[in-house]
Amino acid sequence: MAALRLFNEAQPTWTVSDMADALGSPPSTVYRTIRDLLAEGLVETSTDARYRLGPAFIEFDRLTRLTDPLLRAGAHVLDETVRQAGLPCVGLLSRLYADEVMCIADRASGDVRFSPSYERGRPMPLTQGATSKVILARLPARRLTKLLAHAGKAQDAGFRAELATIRRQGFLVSRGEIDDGLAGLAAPVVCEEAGLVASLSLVVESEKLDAFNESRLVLMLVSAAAMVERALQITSGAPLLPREREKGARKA
Amino acid sequence: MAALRLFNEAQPTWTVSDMADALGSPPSTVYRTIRDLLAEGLVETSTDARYRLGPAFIEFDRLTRLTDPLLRAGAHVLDETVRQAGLPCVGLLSRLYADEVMCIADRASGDVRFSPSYERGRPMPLTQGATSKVILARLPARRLTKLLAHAGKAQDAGFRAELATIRRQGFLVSRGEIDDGLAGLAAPVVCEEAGLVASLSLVVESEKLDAFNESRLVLMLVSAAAMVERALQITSGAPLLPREREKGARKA
DNA sequence: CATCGGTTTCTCAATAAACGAGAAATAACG
DNA sequence: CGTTATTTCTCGTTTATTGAGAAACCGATG
Repeated sequence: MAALRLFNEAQPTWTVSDMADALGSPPSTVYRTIRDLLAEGLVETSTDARYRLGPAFIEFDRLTRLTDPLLRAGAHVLDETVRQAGLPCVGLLSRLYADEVMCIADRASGDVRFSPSYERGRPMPLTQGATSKVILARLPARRLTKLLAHAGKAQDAGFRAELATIRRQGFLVSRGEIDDGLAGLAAPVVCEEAGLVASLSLVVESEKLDAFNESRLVLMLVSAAAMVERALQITSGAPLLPREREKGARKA
Repeated sequence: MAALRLFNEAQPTWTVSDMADALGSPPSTVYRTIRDLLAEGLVETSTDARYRLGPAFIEFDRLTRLTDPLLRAGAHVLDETVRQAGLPCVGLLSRLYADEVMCIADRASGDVRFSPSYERGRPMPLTQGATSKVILARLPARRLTKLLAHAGKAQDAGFRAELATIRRQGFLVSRGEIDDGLAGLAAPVVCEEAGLVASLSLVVESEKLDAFNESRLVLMLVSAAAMVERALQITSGAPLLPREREKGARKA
């Protein structure tokens, strides 16, 4: 697995000796590892004695696409949101991934001329951008503290106050926080039953986002996020309804 | 890895005890395995003490998308082909994967009402469908013999004759071989320098495929496939130009 | 066609890490 | 708060991974 993590955007192909250097293992060991990974389809041979990531990931990705509850619940809503936005935009479904945020679905309207940094499968920083912040704002306190410690923002009281505001507001609009000239609008998608904190967001050109469009799109997003939450409860619903009832009873 | 292969379309979530039964390992070992896979993001917890495939695959899939030479060379051509087809269709880029064929990119025109069995990341049988057969037809003899042995068609002289015909023809049209009511049109994409045998194909409704459309689409596909081949040679080109020149010299 | 440099596989003994059974801890549930 | 189910931990044993080097296998070259 350490070997697989070597492959990245900047260096997508590796020779065995380079991997050996990077991993601090002798070539014979690396050759054995590569042989096993080849057999699994996790890497494949490139040209010039180099190797690259293999097609097994495409296969597993398809299974993820077919079975991930957030994707199943949200893909259709995402499509509709982008369609009804009425201006060039990219819609995103994102979630926590280790101590980062990762987009798991992106849908562009037909007329987009830009491509936002957030894209399917790309880990993004936790503490920047509307997409990430609305997720942070809805995280359970314990989890949040741990993550902020990792991000070096544990002591940043101002940031925690900002998150509290976002949480109360129920959405967030940010401009130029990730990409110059682009704005992000995001609403949280939370399903406690599934232990899931995610977000539904739109990326548009800042200059096209006047006050009217902003409030219109925020309304759209918030209700779309609510639809995804409802779909999630139905999907993972049957065994969880009793718990819901219990909760209501506790409140009463 | 054996644990990861348990997760499939039919059973996307597993409990530890079910995995232990399936793998023939004691629960304590499986728990350890799951713990490591969790840390890597290869699996994640679902509800009810179940686990499912994790988001790491989405991350690796993105890297594959960005770096796979066939995708880089062919994605744009695939888009154009679907756009210019002029009737509802799904375009596919496919390649060998172990002893099967896997689609690595699918693009649907805006007006499709069907969804073909071939889709991104889904392994398909080697010996059925235009998409697969044009690949087989262009495989090096040694490789082909080995694969046919696996598929139980080693002795099938008729099948080998069919492949020879396809190879000579340079394309293939099949109707209803995979999905009822759908037809496949495929052209091979071969790049010896990259050790790559793939195919570019279109899936359309059989009834919409009259003689005129058929010959028109075949022409489109064959020239599009040639464009992908050229793009592949340029991509993996710099270190290979001398070899090309040598080849020409040998012919002369 | 033999040779050469580079790449990959193989051999084998030493080592370390995975294994399995069961206990302990933790979390879920009524 | 007790009970069950789930997960982690402990610890000897055993097995499989490790690394160094030799051997085999390419493809390129003269």
